[in-house]
Amino acid sequence: MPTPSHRDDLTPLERAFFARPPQRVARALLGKVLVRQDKNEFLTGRIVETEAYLGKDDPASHSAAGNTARTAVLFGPPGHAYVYFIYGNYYCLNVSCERDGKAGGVLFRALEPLFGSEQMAQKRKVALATTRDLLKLTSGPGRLAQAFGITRARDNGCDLTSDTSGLWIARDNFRAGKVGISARIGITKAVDDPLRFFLSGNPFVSGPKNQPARPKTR
DNA sequence: ATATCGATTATCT
DNA sequence: GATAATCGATATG
Repeated sequence: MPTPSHRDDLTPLERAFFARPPQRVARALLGKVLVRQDKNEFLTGRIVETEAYLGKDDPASHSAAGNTARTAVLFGPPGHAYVYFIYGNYYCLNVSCERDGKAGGVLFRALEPLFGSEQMAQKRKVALATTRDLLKLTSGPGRLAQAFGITRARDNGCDLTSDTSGLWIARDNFRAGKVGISARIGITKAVDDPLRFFLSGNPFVSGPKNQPARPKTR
Protein backbone atom coordinates (compact mmCIF):
# COMPACT_ATOMS: atom_id res chain seq x y z
CA MET A 1 0.00 0.00 0.00
CA PRO A 2 1.43 3.38 -0.94
CA THR A 3 1.91 5.85 1.85
CA PRO A 4 2.31 9.56 1.18
CA SER A 5 5.34 11.35 2.50
CA HIS A 6 3.20 13.78 4.46
CA ARG A 7 1.81 10.95 6.59
CA ASP A 8 3.73 12.10 9.66
CA ASP A 9 2.20 15.55 9.42
CA LEU A 10 -1.31 14.21 9.86
CA THR A 11 -1.47 14.27 13.62
CA PRO A 12 -5.05 14.18 14.92
CA LEU A 13 -6.68 17.34 16.20
CA GLU A 14 -6.94 17.46 19.99
CA ARG A 15 -10.25 16.77 21.68
CA ALA A 16 -10.53 20.35 22.99
CA PHE A 17 -10.91 21.46 19.37
CA PHE A 18 -14.35 19.84 19.33
CA ALA A 19 -15.43 20.84 22.85
CA ARG A 20 -16.99 24.04 21.53
CA PRO A 21 -20.28 25.13 19.95
CA PRO A 22 -20.86 23.45 16.58
CA GLN A 23 -20.86 26.74 14.69
CA ARG A 24 -17.31 27.42 15.77
CA VAL A 25 -16.16 23.88 15.10
CA ALA A 26 -17.79 23.85 11.66
CA ARG A 27 -15.99 27.05 10.71
CA ALA A 28 -12.67 25.89 12.17
CA LEU A 29 -12.81 22.53 10.38
CA LEU A 30 -12.60 24.18 6.96
CA GLY A 31 -9.18 23.40 5.52
CA LYS A 32 -8.51 20.52 7.89
CA VAL A 33 -7.92 16.98 6.59
CA LEU A 34 -10.05 13.86 6.96
CA VAL A 35 -7.88 10.74 7.07
CA ARG A 36 -8.84 7.11 6.54
CA GLN A 37 -6.20 4.52 7.24
CA ASP A 38 -6.25 0.80 7.75
CA LYS A 39 -4.37 -2.18 6.44
CA ASN A 40 -5.55 -1.83 2.87
CA GLU A 41 -6.19 1.83 2.32
CA PHE A 42 -4.91 5.30 2.92
CA LEU A 43 -7.19 8.16 1.92
CA THR A 44 -7.11 11.87 2.68
CA GLY A 45 -9.33 14.80 1.76
CA ARG A 46 -9.45 18.50 2.54
CA ILE A 47 -12.63 19.62 4.33
CA VAL A 48 -14.22 22.34 2.19
CA GLU A 49 -17.87 22.38 3.32
CA THR A 50 -19.55 21.77 6.69
CA GLU A 51 -22.84 22.34 8.45
CA ALA A 52 -23.44 22.92 12.16
CA TYR A 53 -26.28 21.15 13.95
CA LEU A 54 -26.96 22.54 17.36
CA GLY A 55 -28.35 20.83 20.42
CA LYS A 56 -31.88 19.86 21.33
CA ASP A 57 -33.09 23.39 20.61
CA ASP A 58 -32.23 23.09 16.92
CA PRO A 59 -35.33 21.56 15.28
CA ALA A 60 -33.29 20.52 12.23
CA SER A 61 -30.90 18.48 14.36
CA HIS A 62 -31.30 14.79 15.01
CA SER A 63 -30.63 15.53 18.67
CA ALA A 64 -33.95 17.41 18.78
CA ALA A 65 -35.55 13.96 19.10
CA GLY A 66 -33.62 13.42 22.32
CA ASN A 67 -30.90 11.01 23.39
CA THR A 68 -31.81 7.74 21.66
CA ALA A 69 -29.82 4.74 20.54
CA ARG A 70 -29.42 6.45 17.21
CA THR A 71 -28.31 9.87 18.47
CA ALA A 72 -26.36 8.85 21.59
CA VAL A 73 -23.02 9.85 20.09
CA LEU A 74 -24.22 13.44 19.69
CA PHE A 75 -24.82 13.59 23.43
CA GLY A 76 -21.52 11.92 24.29
CA PRO A 77 -18.00 13.32 24.52
CA PRO A 78 -16.68 15.56 21.71
CA GLY A 79 -14.60 14.38 18.77
CA HIS A 80 -16.50 11.19 18.02
CA ALA A 81 -18.10 10.08 14.75
CA TYR A 82 -21.88 10.23 14.44
CA VAL A 83 -22.81 8.26 11.32
CA TYR A 84 -26.41 7.99 10.18
CA PHE A 85 -28.16 6.27 7.29
CA ILE A 86 -30.33 8.42 5.06
CA TYR A 87 -32.78 7.95 2.19
CA GLY A 88 -32.25 4.21 2.17
CA ASN A 89 -28.96 4.60 0.34
CA TYR A 90 -26.33 6.78 1.94
CA TYR A 91 -24.39 7.37 5.11
CA CYS A 92 -23.44 10.78 6.42
CA LEU A 93 -20.52 11.62 8.72
CA ASN A 94 -20.67 14.04 11.63
CA VAL A 95 -18.33 14.82 14.50
CA SER A 96 -19.75 15.36 17.97
CA CYS A 97 -19.16 18.74 19.61
CA GLU A 98 -19.69 20.42 22.97
CA ARG A 99 -18.89 18.60 26.20
CA ASP A 100 -20.23 15.26 27.34
CA GLY A 101 -23.94 15.55 28.01
CA LYS A 102 -24.65 18.48 25.67
CA ALA A 103 -25.66 17.60 22.12
CA GLY A 104 -24.15 19.14 19.02
CA GLY A 105 -22.44 18.08 15.82
CA VAL A 106 -20.95 19.08 12.51
CA LEU A 107 -21.91 17.41 9.22
CA PHE A 108 -19.13 16.89 6.67
CA ARG A 109 -20.67 18.00 3.37
CA ALA A 110 -17.74 18.05 0.96
CA LEU A 111 -14.04 17.24 0.69
CA GLU A 112 -11.35 17.94 -1.86
CA PRO A 113 -9.53 14.65 -2.57
CA LEU A 114 -5.86 14.85 -1.63
CA PHE A 115 -4.63 11.28 -1.67
CA GLY A 116 -6.18 8.02 -2.84
CA SER A 117 -8.57 9.31 -5.47
CA GLU A 118 -8.24 6.05 -7.40
CA GLN A 119 -9.49 4.07 -4.43
CA MET A 120 -12.22 6.63 -3.83
CA ALA A 121 -13.37 6.20 -7.42
CA GLN A 122 -13.50 2.44 -6.94
CA LYS A 123 -15.69 2.74 -3.86
CA ARG A 124 -17.89 5.29 -5.62
CA LYS A 125 -18.07 3.16 -8.76
CA VAL A 126 -17.26 6.05 -11.03
CA ALA A 127 -14.64 6.26 -13.75
CA LEU A 128 -11.83 8.77 -13.53
CA ALA A 129 -11.53 9.74 -17.17
CA THR A 130 -11.18 13.48 -16.87
CA THR A 131 -10.31 15.83 -14.05
CA ARG A 132 -13.98 16.77 -13.96
CA ASP A 133 -14.74 13.29 -12.67
CA LEU A 134 -12.90 14.13 -9.48
CA LEU A 135 -15.88 16.30 -8.59
CA LYS A 136 -18.05 13.20 -8.33
CA LEU A 137 -15.93 11.63 -5.61
CA THR A 138 -16.46 13.67 -2.45
CA SER A 139 -18.78 16.60 -3.30
CA GLY A 140 -21.77 15.87 -1.10
CA PRO A 141 -22.23 14.19 2.28
CA GLY A 142 -23.37 10.84 0.88
CA ARG A 143 -20.64 10.81 -1.72
CA LEU A 144 -17.77 11.50 0.63
CA ALA A 145 -18.94 8.84 3.05
CA GLN A 146 -19.06 6.32 0.22
CA ALA A 147 -15.64 7.37 -1.08
CA PHE A 148 -14.12 6.88 2.38
CA GLY A 149 -15.96 3.63 3.08
CA ILE A 150 -17.78 5.15 6.03
CA THR A 151 -20.72 3.16 7.40
CA ARG A 152 -22.65 3.17 10.63
CA ALA A 153 -21.59 -0.35 11.55
CA ARG A 154 -17.95 0.40 10.96
CA ASP A 155 -17.49 3.95 12.14
CA ASN A 156 -20.33 5.19 14.35
CA GLY A 157 -18.92 6.21 17.73
CA CYS A 158 -15.27 5.95 16.72
CA ASP A 159 -12.82 8.48 18.12
CA LEU A 160 -11.88 11.00 15.44
CA THR A 161 -9.04 12.36 17.59
CA SER A 162 -7.13 9.07 17.55
CA ASP A 163 -5.07 7.73 14.65
CA THR A 164 -5.70 4.21 15.94
CA SER A 165 -9.39 4.46 15.06
CA GLY A 166 -8.75 4.23 11.31
CA LEU A 167 -10.58 7.52 10.78
CA TRP A 168 -9.47 10.87 12.13
CA ILE A 169 -9.16 14.59 11.48
CA ALA A 170 -5.81 16.31 11.13
CA ARG A 171 -4.30 19.71 10.60
CA ASP A 172 -1.58 20.44 8.04
CA ASN A 173 0.02 23.64 6.77
CA PHE A 174 -2.99 24.69 4.72
CA ARG A 175 -4.58 28.04 5.56
CA ALA A 176 -8.26 28.54 4.78
CA GLY A 177 -9.05 31.47 2.52
CA LYS A 178 -12.36 33.28 2.30
CA VAL A 179 -15.20 31.45 4.04
CA GLY A 180 -18.77 31.57 2.71
CA ILE A 181 -21.81 31.17 4.94
CA SER A 182 -25.31 30.14 3.95
CA ALA A 183 -28.42 28.36 5.12
CA ARG A 184 -28.18 24.59 5.47
CA ILE A 185 -29.13 22.32 2.60
CA GLY A 186 -31.87 19.71 2.41
CA ILE A 187 -33.68 20.48 5.66
CA THR A 188 -37.28 21.51 6.29
CA LYS A 189 -36.96 23.09 9.74
CA ALA A 190 -34.96 26.15 10.78
CA VAL A 191 -34.27 26.61 7.09
CA ASP A 192 -32.93 30.15 7.40
CA ASP A 193 -30.24 29.69 10.02
CA PRO A 194 -26.80 30.54 8.54
CA LEU A 195 -25.06 27.38 9.68
CA ARG A 196 -23.44 26.13 6.46
CA PHE A 197 -19.77 26.99 5.96
CA PHE A 198 -17.61 26.52 2.89
CA LEU A 199 -14.37 27.63 1.26
CA SER A 200 -15.47 30.26 -1.23
CA GLY A 201 -14.78 29.32 -4.81
CA ASN A 202 -13.60 25.81 -4.05
CA PRO A 203 -14.91 23.59 -6.89
CA PHE A 204 -15.56 20.64 -4.59
CA VAL A 205 -18.22 22.45 -2.58
CA SER A 206 -21.55 20.69 -3.18
CA GLY A 207 -24.64 22.16 -4.76
CA PRO A 208 -25.42 23.58 -8.22
CA LYS A 209 -23.02 26.43 -7.54
CA ASN A 210 -22.03 27.82 -4.21
CA GLN A 211 -25.33 28.52 -2.53
CA PRO A 212 -26.07 32.17 -1.86
CA ALA A 213 -26.69 33.39 1.68
CA ARG A 214 -30.38 33.51 0.86
CA PRO A 215 -31.29 30.30 -0.98
CA LYS A 216 -34.33 31.87 -2.56
CA THR A 217 -35.71 35.37 -2.82
CA ARG A 218 -39.35 36.05 -2.12
C1' DA B 1 -48.65 -3.15 13.01
C1' DT B 2 -48.54 0.18 9.69
C1' DA B 3 -47.59 4.78 7.66
C1' DT B 4 -44.65 8.60 6.92
C1' DC B 5 -40.51 10.88 5.80
C1' DG B 6 -35.82 12.12 5.47
C1' DA B 7 -28.96 16.57 7.03
C1' DT B 8 -29.18 12.44 -0.80
C1' DT B 9 -28.00 11.13 -5.27
C1' DA B 10 -28.45 9.56 -10.09
C1' DT B 11 -30.99 9.95 -13.95
C1' DC B 12 -34.07 11.47 -16.52
C1' DT B 13 -36.71 15.82 -19.44
C1' DG C 1 -35.87 21.36 -13.05
C1' DA C 2 -38.28 17.05 -11.53
C1' DT C 3 -38.48 12.50 -9.82
C1' DA C 4 -37.54 7.63 -8.53
C1' DA C 5 -34.91 4.70 -5.55
C1' DT C 6 -34.61 2.71 -0.95
C1' DC C 7 -34.86 1.53 4.28
C1' DG C 8 -34.36 2.70 9.13
C1' DA C 9 -36.16 5.72 12.65
C1' DT C 10 -40.03 7.71 14.34
C1' DA C 11 -44.92 8.64 14.89
C1' DT C 12 -49.45 6.91 15.14
C1' DG C 13 -53.22 3.42 15.97
